Amino acid sequence: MLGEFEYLLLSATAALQDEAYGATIRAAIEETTGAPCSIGALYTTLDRLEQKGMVKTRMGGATAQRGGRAKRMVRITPKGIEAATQFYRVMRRATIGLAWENPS
Amino acid sequence: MLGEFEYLLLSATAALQDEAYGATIRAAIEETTGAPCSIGALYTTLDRLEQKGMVKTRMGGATAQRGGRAKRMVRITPKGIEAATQFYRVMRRATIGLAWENPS
DNA sequence: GCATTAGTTATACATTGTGATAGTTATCCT
DNA sequence: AGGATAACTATCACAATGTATAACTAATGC
Repeated sequence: MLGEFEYLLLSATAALQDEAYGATIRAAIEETTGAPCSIGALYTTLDRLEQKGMVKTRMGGATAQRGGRAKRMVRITPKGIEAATQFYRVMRRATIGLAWENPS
Repeated sequence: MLGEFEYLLLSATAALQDEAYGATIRAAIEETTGAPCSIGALYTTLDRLEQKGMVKTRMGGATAQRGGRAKRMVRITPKGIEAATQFYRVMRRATIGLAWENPS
């Protein structure tokens, strides 16, 4: 099954659509968790997800701005969507009826 | 942070209240995930959660029935509730606005 | 050319997930 | 009584995931 950080990465990627790459994904994760996310952790997990066929990445062109190194753009695959859906469904189901089901 | 299996264990424990011990927790997890859950995995995870102070366990008396070995009863602690709440809140938040937010 | 900036890659280690196997304590049956 | 069976708990080894540090690359700006 998916891990929890893998899920965060997948969902951030899906939310960012065409703007998903290292830095933006990292920012998105930090915003939803409220905790710092190390960039190294992110890329290793990205590699693993790609190996499992849950995301596809391609190098974009270098942009004409200071530090404009080529970005590695990320896109979620159908398989990734499937896995994320399944993961969320299970978490949701596990929580039905519990005290923390409806957080403030 | 919590792992995903740890979360399943915590939520099953909370749901089962006074009837939470190895076998019942296992059955509950298998029901919500739809997948088999090995009993060894369960006890190791239980030990780790106890070390972290998220559950408390105590041995119950042996019951007078076939195979009536003493059960290790499990109860979630306030710290465990706190961690589970936090975990679910983050997962929920990560999912807002995505395609799989409202599964059928 | 050298400092600076935005970005990626490599690597090592810690934590969690998971199955196989063994051990304990009871009843059932002959 | 004593072996078969049943309902549990415990241990261990290994795989998969999580996470931080540090190094590398390619652009701009002075």
